[in-house]
Amino acid sequence: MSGAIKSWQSVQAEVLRRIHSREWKPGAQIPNEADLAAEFGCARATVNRALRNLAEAGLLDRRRKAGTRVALQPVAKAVLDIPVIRLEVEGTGRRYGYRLISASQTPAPPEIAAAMTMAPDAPALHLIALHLADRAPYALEDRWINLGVVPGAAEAPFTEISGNEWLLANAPYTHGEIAFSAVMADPQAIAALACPDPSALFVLDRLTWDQTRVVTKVRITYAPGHAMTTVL
Amino acid sequence: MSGAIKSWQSVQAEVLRRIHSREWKPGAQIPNEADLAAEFGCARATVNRALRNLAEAGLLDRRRKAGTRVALQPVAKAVLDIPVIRLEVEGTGRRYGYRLISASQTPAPPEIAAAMTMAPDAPALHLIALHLADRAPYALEDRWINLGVVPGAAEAPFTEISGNEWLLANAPYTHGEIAFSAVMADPQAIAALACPDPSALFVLDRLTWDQTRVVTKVRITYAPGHAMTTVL
DNA sequence: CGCGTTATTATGTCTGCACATAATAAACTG
DNA sequence: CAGTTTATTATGTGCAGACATAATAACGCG
Repeated sequence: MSGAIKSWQSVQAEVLRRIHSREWKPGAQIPNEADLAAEFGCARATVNRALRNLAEAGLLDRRRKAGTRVALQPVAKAVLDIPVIRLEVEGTGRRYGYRLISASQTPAPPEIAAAMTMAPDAPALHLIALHLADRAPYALEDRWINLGVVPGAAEAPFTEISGNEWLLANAPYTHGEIAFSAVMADPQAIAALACPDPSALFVLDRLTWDQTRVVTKVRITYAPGHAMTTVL
Repeated sequence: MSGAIKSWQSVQAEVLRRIHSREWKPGAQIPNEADLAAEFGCARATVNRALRNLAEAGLLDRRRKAGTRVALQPVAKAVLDIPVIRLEVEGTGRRYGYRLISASQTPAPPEIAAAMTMAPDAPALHLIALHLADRAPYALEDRWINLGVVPGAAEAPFTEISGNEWLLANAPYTHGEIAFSAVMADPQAIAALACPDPSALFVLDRLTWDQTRVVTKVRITYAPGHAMTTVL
């Protein structure tokens, strides 16, 4: 015999093999945890760990009493890591640069205030900054910070550090929303990113909450050609 | 006392509370599992499950011997569910439509064959189809299928069913790559999606593998205004 | 026969214990 | 004192057993 199946990773690998080889077909019910544990010669908890992991990945459907079956339409779950832009740039071996374009403390215009669910005249900080990779424009950041939630931001050194990094270190948050889309480059983006006039740009919009209040709203507009990739 | 902390969910909730309240600051080391288990009055395995979960979510950094600390820059992990387009449309309450524009069995052009790591003269099936939502163009699908891997695709009824759904049911795969980006609409997209001439479109490129061979390569070009969203 | 009640079953989780493993700190040695 | 070896420590994992929970199947009764 080659190797016993005792670790949860090896159980997972064997189950995956049976799914990929269609030994267990989509929609089919697989043996229960106790039987698999007996077959593999390991504890039920070990099988449970493996199957739970695969269920979280969307490859199995599990229900109490009903048992475990191979997912019919494995919903592809693309897990995108969205790091701080500085790390994103440095991760590709390029040198990171940052330049604050403007910072102004004004009440947010109505549509921004509405999106951030704050009073129209509430104090807010508007930052526009450029991120560089090897001195070339990498992404344009347009950020609104809710000063009612993060008053300290008014005195933060945004000429030196990006809004994202300062907020991460200084403002707690509980959850957020992210949206990706494509837009035509507007004049400001064309100027800042030095891109040809009709350009399609990849943008990321993010809204960050602390409990029930919006901390910050940001739009990152990437230079032409940017792509977000992931494996699944 | 109100409630003991015995379930891994409640341990996780309490740890989350301490992180959000900054009782445990970013970068700070937190007590080890044994101590937390003693404090909460539960088993170490329970604490382990909670902390492991939070580490997977990117909120904690854990290293053997070094201990557990609150993540300094929690890498936001955006989990995007990429369903079958039909389900994506029907999920928004609209009626789904599908129209095959062209299907041709030809050797893939060099750049496509290279991307799919197949011989330049290997048989391939090229599908172009349009997905509709309430009769309006929703997304344009441009797909290459490797007939060496999925010979049955040559006879599949792609006038009725989309490549994605047929392949899901009939072709096994082990993993894939996904990339999102923004492109200027080309003449074909402008015609098919009925969009204004200079348009920025959101595109999804996907390469699907079975073990070491590429099953299919597809580009989905979404109609203007499309966004992918997620919470984190 | 229809319907509410009661087993039965598979997964979900907790416990206490043991040992494995990785990473660091301490001890040692030439 | 640099470099290597040896403890020490916190997390990672496995096991056996127990009970909890949800969902289904079987049963019983009017």
